[in-house]
Amino acid sequence: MSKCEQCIIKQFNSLKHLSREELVRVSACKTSKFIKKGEPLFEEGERINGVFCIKDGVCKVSKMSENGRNQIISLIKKGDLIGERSLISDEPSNLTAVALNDMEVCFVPKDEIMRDLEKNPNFTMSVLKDMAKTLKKSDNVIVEMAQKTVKQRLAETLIRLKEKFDVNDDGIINLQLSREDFANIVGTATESAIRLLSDFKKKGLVEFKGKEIKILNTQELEKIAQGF
Amino acid sequence: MSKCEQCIIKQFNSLKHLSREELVRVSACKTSKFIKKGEPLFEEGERINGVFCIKDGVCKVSKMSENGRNQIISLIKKGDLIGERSLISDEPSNLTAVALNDMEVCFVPKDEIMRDLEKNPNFTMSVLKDMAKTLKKSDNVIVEMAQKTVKQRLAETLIRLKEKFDVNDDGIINLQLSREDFANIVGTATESAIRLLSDFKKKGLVEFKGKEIKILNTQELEKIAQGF
DNA sequence: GTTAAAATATGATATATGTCAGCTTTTTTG
DNA sequence: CAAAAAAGCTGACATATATCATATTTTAAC
Repeated sequence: MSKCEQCIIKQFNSLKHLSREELVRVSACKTSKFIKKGEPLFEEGERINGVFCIKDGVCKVSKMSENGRNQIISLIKKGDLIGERSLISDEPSNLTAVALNDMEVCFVPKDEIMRDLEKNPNFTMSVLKDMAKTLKKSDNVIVEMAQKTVKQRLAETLIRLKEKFDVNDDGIINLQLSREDFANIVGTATESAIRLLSDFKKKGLVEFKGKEIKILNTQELEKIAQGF
Repeated sequence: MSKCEQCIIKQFNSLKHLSREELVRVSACKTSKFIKKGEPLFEEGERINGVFCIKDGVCKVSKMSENGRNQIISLIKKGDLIGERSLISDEPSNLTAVALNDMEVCFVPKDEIMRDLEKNPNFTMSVLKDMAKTLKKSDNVIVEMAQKTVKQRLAETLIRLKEKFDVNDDGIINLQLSREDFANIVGTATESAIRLLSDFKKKGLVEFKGKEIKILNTQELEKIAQGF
C-alpha cells in the first residue's frame, strides 16, 4: 500500500500540515478502498468514525428532504477530505455520499485524526479555515436557493461544473451527471431540469452528447444566472 | 467595564474554555458597544477584525442576492459569538448583521482570539465543534430552501422562532419581526409572506397583535412544514 | 396633533414550476 | 441478441408564487 508521506494528494488538503512523523502514523493505520460508480461511500445515519481522503474520482454528497426528495449538497473530488465534520461533532453523518464514477479513497480512523487535531495546531487551523470557507459557500448556496429561479440556478450549476472539473481538448467537462442529478443539485423536478437544459441547448449555450456536457457560451449563462 | 472572568454570558459559547489568565487578557483588550434597534453591527464587505460576544439583544444576519433581495441567513442572540469565521479565513465579512432590538455586545480584537486559538486546544476544539454544528444546520437549510414550498418554510420558521426565543406568560414570542423580515427569512416576496401569515391566522394556528406573535397550534404547523 | 412615511393588507393577473401521463431512446441484464 | 429496466423527452394541465396596483392601517417626524 502506498505511503502517505509520499502521496501527492495530501497537498490539496489539510493533511499537508502534518509532520513526517504524523504522516507515518497515519499511513500505518489507514486503509484503501475502491468504490464503484453508483456505490455509496457512506450513508445518512451511519457512523463514519474517520476521515476519507479522495485519491481519485468524484462523489455526490446529498441529503433526503422531508418531502422524500434527494438534494445534492456538494460534489467532492480528488484531493478533498470528507468526514471531518461528523468526526468533530461526534455524531452520525447527516449526509450520504455516492460515487459518480469509480473512486479510490483512503480512510483514516478517527483516533489518529483526533490525536493530530489535539497536538498539531497548524493542522487544526487548516481544518478550521477549510470549514470557514465551506460555511461561506453554504451561505451563498442558501441565498441562491432562496432567491433565484430554477433557471438561474441551473445556469449557475453549469458554470460551476466547468470551473470545478477539468475540460478536455474538445471542451467536454470531465464529469457525467444524469438529468436527475442536475435536478437534485438545483432542487427541482427532473422534468423541469430536462426542459431547461434542452432550452439552453436550443439557444446554443451548451451541447450534450448523451451525458457529455460542453459549455458553448459561458458569458450568456452568467447573464442568465444573474437574472437576465 | 465588566470583567470577562465574572461574566456569565461566556457559559453559552466557546469562551468558557479559556483559562482565567486568558480571560483576564481578553477582558483587558475588549470593548463594549451598544447597538440600537435597526443599526448594523457590521456590514457585508467590512473587515471585522475581531469577534463579537452578544451580551443582550438579537440581530439578523443577512446577505444580498444578485437579484437585489435580502436573505436572512440566521438570527443571533444573547450568548452567541459572531465574527469568528471572517477572522479565521482572514477575509472581509460576507454578511451583514443588523440589530432587531437594542443590543449590548462585547468586541474582542482579532489578535487576542488568534493567540488563544493557537495556544488553547480546548478553545479551538470548541470553535471547531461549533462550526461543525453550524455547517450541519446550513445543510438542512439548503435542503429546506431547495425542496420545500414557501408555506412549508414559513411554518417551519414559526416553529423555530418559538423554540429559539423565550415565550412570555401570555405565550407571546420574545422577538418582533416585520412581515418583510419573515419574507427575507423564507425567501419570498413580502406580499406572499403577508398572505400566508394571515392564512395561518385564519386557520387559528397563530395570533398577531401588531408584531407580537403567539403560536396557537404547533402540531398543525409541524404538519404543514412536513407537507400536509 | 397633524402630516408624511412606512408597514400591512388585498385583489387581479402573469409566470414559473410541479405533476401526471405517455412515448422514445439508451443502458443493463441474463 | 432479446427483453427488461432505466433514463430521457414532450405535452397538457394544475398550482404556487411573483408582480403590480391600490387601499388601509400603523408608526415616525415635525
